[in-house]
Formats: sequence, C-alpha cells, structure tokens
Amino acid sequence: MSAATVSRVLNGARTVDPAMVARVLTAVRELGYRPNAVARNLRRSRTTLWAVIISDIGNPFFTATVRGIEDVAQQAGYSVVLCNSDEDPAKEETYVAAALSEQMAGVIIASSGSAKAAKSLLDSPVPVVAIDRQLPRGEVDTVVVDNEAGARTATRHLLDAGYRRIACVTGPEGVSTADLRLRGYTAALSAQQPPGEPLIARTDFREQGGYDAMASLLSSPERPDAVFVANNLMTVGALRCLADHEVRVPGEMGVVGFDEIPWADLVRPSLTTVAQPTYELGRMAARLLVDRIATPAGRPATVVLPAELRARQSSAR
Amino acid sequence: MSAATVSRVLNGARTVDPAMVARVLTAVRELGYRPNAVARNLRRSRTTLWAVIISDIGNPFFTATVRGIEDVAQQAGYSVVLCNSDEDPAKEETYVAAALSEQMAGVIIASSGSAKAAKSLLDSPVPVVAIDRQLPRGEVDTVVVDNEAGARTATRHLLDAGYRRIACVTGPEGVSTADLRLRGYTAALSAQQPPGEPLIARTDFREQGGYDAMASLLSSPERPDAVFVANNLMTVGALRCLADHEVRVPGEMGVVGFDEIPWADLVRPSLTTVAQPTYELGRMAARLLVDRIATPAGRPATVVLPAELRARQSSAR
DNA sequence: CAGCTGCGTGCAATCGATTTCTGGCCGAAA
DNA sequence: TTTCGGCCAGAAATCGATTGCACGCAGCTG
Repeated sequence: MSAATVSRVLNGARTVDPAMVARVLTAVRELGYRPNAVARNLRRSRTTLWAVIISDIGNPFFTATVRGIEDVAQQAGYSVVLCNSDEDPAKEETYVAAALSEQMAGVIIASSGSAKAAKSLLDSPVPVVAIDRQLPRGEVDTVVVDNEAGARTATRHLLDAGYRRIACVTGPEGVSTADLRLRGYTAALSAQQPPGEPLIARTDFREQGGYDAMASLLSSPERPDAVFVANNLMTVGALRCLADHEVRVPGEMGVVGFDEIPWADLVRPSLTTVAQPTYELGRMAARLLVDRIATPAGRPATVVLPAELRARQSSAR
Repeated sequence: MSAATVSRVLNGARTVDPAMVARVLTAVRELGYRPNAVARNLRRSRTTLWAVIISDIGNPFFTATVRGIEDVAQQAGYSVVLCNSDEDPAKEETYVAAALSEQMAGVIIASSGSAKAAKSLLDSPVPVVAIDRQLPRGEVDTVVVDNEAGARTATRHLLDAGYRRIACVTGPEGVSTADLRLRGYTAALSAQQPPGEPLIARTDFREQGGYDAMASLLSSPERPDAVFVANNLMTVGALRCLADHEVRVPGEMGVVGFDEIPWADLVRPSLTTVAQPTYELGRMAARLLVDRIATPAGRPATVVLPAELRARQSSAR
C-alpha cells in the first residue's frame, strides 16, 4: 500500500477502509514504525513544541511556574521543552535562536534582559508570552505579579514592626522585577512621616550577590536594622551572611524576602516572605499562549496577579 | 543567485567567491533570514538537540545535574531541552516518544521506572545515557553515585552517634536508588553486634511521602530514635512532620538525609546529609553522551561517583 | 444501459535546506 | 591552438511525511 494511506490512517482520516486501517496498524506495531516528526513538521510547517526560556533553573519560583505551564500544555497537546538561560543574555539569545529555527509553536520567556533576544522574538511571527518580567520594549502577552504592591506591603510590614532603618537589596537595573520591587520599597518609605531614607544595594539575582550585598550593608556606616530582599536566592545569601556574622534575626536584623521558599517555615527563625501564585502564573501564561496561537492578531493582554505577604518570625521584632 | 550558493556560504564551504560571500551575508542580514532548522534536520537526518528527561524538576539534585550537562553540551555544540516527567511513567513515555520522533541527537534520562519508555529507547538507535538511576533492563552508559556505600555510611554514622533504633524511609521498589540505599542501610545494621533490626517505610520520592512515612513511624509501636531518609524531598517532608509533632531533633530523633539540600546548613538544627557530586555527575553524563554519539557501537560504560557524608547537627545526639 | 455520485486509493507535488552532479569558464600545459 | 584540470555556480535529487488531485470501481438514478 502507499505511504499516503498509512499517513491517513495515522492521522485519523475517516476515508479509509476499516480492513486497511487494521492492516496498517498491525504493520506499524510489528515494525515499530514511528513517524518522523521532523518531516511532518516540515510539511505542515508547524510543530507541537513550546520553548519555555527561564533565567534560573535553580530557582524554585521558576520550577513551580513551569509545572503550571506544563499541565496546561499537555492538555492542549503541546510538549514543553525547557531552556535555562542562567541569567546569561548570550545563552538566552542562543536559545531564542534555536526556538525560532526549530519553528517552535510558541515561546514563554522570563527575560534575562537581552534586547537582542527580545527583538528576535518580536520580529518573528512566533507567539510569545512574557512571564515574571517584562520583555524589553515588548508588546506581547505578559503575566506578572504586582511587584510594586508586594514590595510596598513587605516594607510597610517592617515599618509596622518597629524597624526604622530599612535597606533594600534588589536585582540588576533594567530587569523589571528588580526595578518595580525597588520602587515599591521606596514608595513605602516615603509614605512615612517623616519619610524614611532609602538604603539600596543592587546586585544580581543570585545567592552570592545577596551574600555580598548583605555584607556591604553590615559594614556600612548607616547599618540598617532590617532588610527587604527582592528575590529568594538573594535572600538565602543574605541569611547565610547574617549567620556567618552572627547577627541575630530578627533581633538585630529584620528580614523579609520576595518570593516564597519551600522551606521558609523550616528555618529558625522562620522566614517572612512575599509569596507569588507561581503555579497559577504558569497556568495563566500557558492559557494566554494557547489563545495567541489560535488568534495571532489582536491586542496583547497583561495579567497582573497579586502577591501575598506571609508574615513569620524573621520580621517580628 | 541560487539557494545552493546561500547554503554553501552559511555552512562555511570554501568553494565560494569572496564577493559572493559578502553579497550573501549582507542579504541575510538585511532580510533577517534565518535557516529553517526543521528542513535542515530532515535533509541531514540529524539534529543538535539533546533531550534530558528528569523525574522531578523541583528537586535541586536534578537541577544541579542539569547545569553540568548544559555546560558540556553547549561546548560540544548541542542545545539541551529539558523534559520533566514528574515521576509519572506516562509523562515519561510521552517525552521519550517525542524525543525519538523529533530525531534528537541524544537522550539523558533519570528513569521514573517506565519499562515501556526504556524499551522504546533501547530499541531505537538514539544514543542514551542513564543518570542517577539504572534504566530498567538497560545496557546503556550510566552515571550514578555509590548509593549503597553512601547509605551505609549514613547509617553507621547514626549508630556511631549512639542511636539504637534506626528507621529508613526509602522510595518506590524497582527504582534503583531506592533499593540500593535501602540495601546500604540494612547492611550497616546487620554489620552491628548484635545486628540492628531494620524498620522500613516505603513511599514515593516526594515531600508528602516523606511526611506520611515519618508520621507512621512516629506512631509505630517500635518508635525509632533516628531515621535515615533516602532522598532530599522526603527529608523535607520528614522534618516538617517532626516539627508539627514537636519532636526534638536531634534529641528525640536523629536525622540524616540522602542528597544535599542547598539550605541544609541554614535550618536549625542544621541537617546532616549525604552529598552527591551533582554537577560533576551531569558533566560526566554529557561527556559519555558526546562519546557515544561519536562511537555508537561499543560496550556501555558505568561510572560510579562517590557520595560524601556531611555531618551536621541533626545527627549529633 | 448510460451517466452520475461517492468512496477509497494511489500518484505526485510540496515543505526548505543540503549535497551531488553537471556544465561553463579560465588558465596552464602540450 | 587544443586539451585538460580546476574552480565556481546552478540544476536537480534528496530527506519523509502530508495532502490536493485524479482515477477506478460500485451503486444508484433516469
């Protein structure tokens, strides 16, 4: 029989004789035949793969988000391939280029800030959803949490607890989460009477960065009595630094971290965090992508999810 | 000019006139031309993608391993796409099928135990490396740690610390890491004079499983005074259970967990673990895969890396 | 019984890049 | 001047599956 018939059987065309269908299926089973997806993709000029490009695979925030994406993707018939840019714009560009060359059906990206990668995506026809962070100059579907409000709440919480000299450790300039969380922090300070004076340390979004930033805050002339750390990995670094310097938390230093940490309630003192609805964020992003694939045109949506303060011991003076 | 010429330029053939090369390159830049990798892969019948199939993306062990894989892959000119089976054999089978259909250049897999997925891989010509866990009935390159020795050391460490009634929480039967770690535990017990009596709880390799297993151990008539937990996520669950039941660690219950945890030294009491060389494990697996792609035939290698006890407070009576 | 409809199958074009083959042109050697 | 290589560019085949089109056959209608 012809390849055409086999193809029709395997793709569920109903114009095939049932006897023929049976013959094809047994032959497929016996031969262990597996259609070549590369050829299929070429002919159909579409694929069933999504590229999910995240900036740190070691960050529980992203892994939880990916779970949400995966669950929706599976249901919609897509497979998710995960790409870890490790906050490295060059790696991000490599992965974006691969995703475009491979004609992926869609891309979900937490940008590490590469304008070049963003431009490639925007210039291409591939549907894109940005998560966690705004895509540089990108008019695309976006799912983020309300970073500014979350940071404001966290900072106000420290003020309410009686801390007076509150520092902020945040991420790289130009990364939207870093900038917005900083803005929320400063907003909370200046809402005070009298306005609090900001004390800011910028670093990368990684553990070592948090450690170093905390160390420099500790040795600064205006040593703070509390710190708001704008991401979970930096918070771990800060905590480690405080432990190394034998600074008592929360007695000598109140701590609130952005992003929930799976073991926040297991450490002593337990850690106050600003929790994000990670799984829901992933689901939402995946749903937007499904919609965008169905309807390529149309105004991009931006979904803002709430962040929620989880007050624990590290911020209780 | 013809497509053939463009192809030659882009693939670095040296039989092209320099003037022509320049024309092609400027045209490529101006048009934003990007070769269709799907078509290229079809024609060449090979790709530059590796599928890395892991069983839990939320487990720091795997994410650290992936980092090692990625670094070697990038250097060798491959891109890594990560697939998360979430310990679900059905998902694993889906991803294996996708990897084979997509003609991936190689597969690195931490099996969740699906015999079907293993068979598909073994029947196919695609180069495979198993990590962390043996592939069911699979004669393939494998990188593991010395699970039995690690478990034996951990158990002996508890015995040496003076604990007398030591339980083991391990993973599903048939998953090699679960079985070997259990074997190391029983070996250490029976090496005692008089031999210790094993007390075993089997569950899945997840946090909730660890919690439940610990809870049942606590209420057992032969309540243990120490526990060896065979994986990091289950250890977290066990710790949470102990905290909920207000069991003092290490006073009332000594704890050692297999797998390092990034914050093992931040919790109080800090956690004794059996650390694995995760990054190195990933690098090794990737190197084996590169070799296997170059030399498809030949006897599969098995690399066993050492695990190392990190004694901290949770096991100090 | 001619003609029409519809079903099931095969033929052949197609996707876009790579690669082998072919041929034109030029220079060098006889 | 002729012939032979060598070099370079284009023509065409190729990868494997999908899909529009055509054809043959059966059943039905007028």
